[in-house]
Amino acid sequence: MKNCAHKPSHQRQEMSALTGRLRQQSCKITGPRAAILEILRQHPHPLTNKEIFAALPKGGCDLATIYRAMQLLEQLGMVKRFDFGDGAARFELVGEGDDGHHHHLVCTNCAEVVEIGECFPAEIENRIARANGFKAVTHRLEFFGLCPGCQT
Amino acid sequence: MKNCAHKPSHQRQEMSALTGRLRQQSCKITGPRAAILEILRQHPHPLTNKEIFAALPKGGCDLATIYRAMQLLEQLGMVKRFDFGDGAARFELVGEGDDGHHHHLVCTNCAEVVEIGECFPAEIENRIARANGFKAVTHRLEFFGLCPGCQT
DNA sequence: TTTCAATTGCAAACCGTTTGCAATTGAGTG
DNA sequence: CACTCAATTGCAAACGGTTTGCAATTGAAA
Repeated sequence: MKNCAHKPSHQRQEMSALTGRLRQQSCKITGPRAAILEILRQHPHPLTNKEIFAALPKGGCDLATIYRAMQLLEQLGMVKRFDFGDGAARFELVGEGDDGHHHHLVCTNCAEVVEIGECFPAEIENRIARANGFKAVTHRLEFFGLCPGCQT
Repeated sequence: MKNCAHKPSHQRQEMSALTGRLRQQSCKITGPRAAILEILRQHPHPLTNKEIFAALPKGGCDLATIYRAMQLLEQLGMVKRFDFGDGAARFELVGEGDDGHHHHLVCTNCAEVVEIGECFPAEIENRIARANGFKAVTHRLEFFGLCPGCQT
């Protein structure tokens, strides 16, 4: 099922591959963009814009630039947006060809994030789509709980 | 599975039952609160605070009052908060004893909302929790697609 | 090196949500 | 039924994440 294919983001992509994908879309490889990609490359878990901002080497770039970069990268499919329900968008680098669809298990106490391999069963999703006459149905699914370290 | 029990919110609760639950918690039945509950009672689908505000009879109440009321109702378990990823919280009345856990299928074009009976399989959730040592695991799940009327 | 569209920084604007505070009000009490 | 006081409200200001207008800067193609 295409929805469920997902090679873990841990397998870092080459920087050249990333800039190559940008160049293909006739987008400039600017200092800020390279720095942002580098940070995403180094982090296996979704990051907020502010976290990226904080991780930027000294003399980084404006926060607005990060917002604009993430919008661009999302449109190009190079980054996937996640929503943990705390009001801040999070982004994770997506492998070429991959659609980045996957889920997380988040500790409600310390915010630790675990990447989850399981996905919502496609047959059930299809049944739901069919039963309601909807097309192009996807889903957003995240798990929340207490991580081992946060259970009193 | 407790997670999956859900009597459709369509079965309207009596106003007296609602005010009773408030009174039990020594909360005042004020004009704004009664009006808000009445609106929730009449709507089978999750509403944003602004939508509630707009639906209020003339001379309604302040938007801030609605935000405060929804916080209160959520704490008392009388209302369930949903997040469709558009940055605005939505609320649905919850039956007494019910935890309100359920999901929706939302049209990405016209925002039509269908309540979904299916839930994420409990056994899979349990396996995920166990595999990662997490406790008290729940999930947030919503479906998105094109409703029959919005498919070109 | 020149050139020009793409990109950035900055500041202001936006939007949903929260909050401080003084004025109002619901619901027990006498 | 009037009284009292904590609970609640309205209002305006503050907030946090995100977007945007604009003039200055910068990649990359020629």
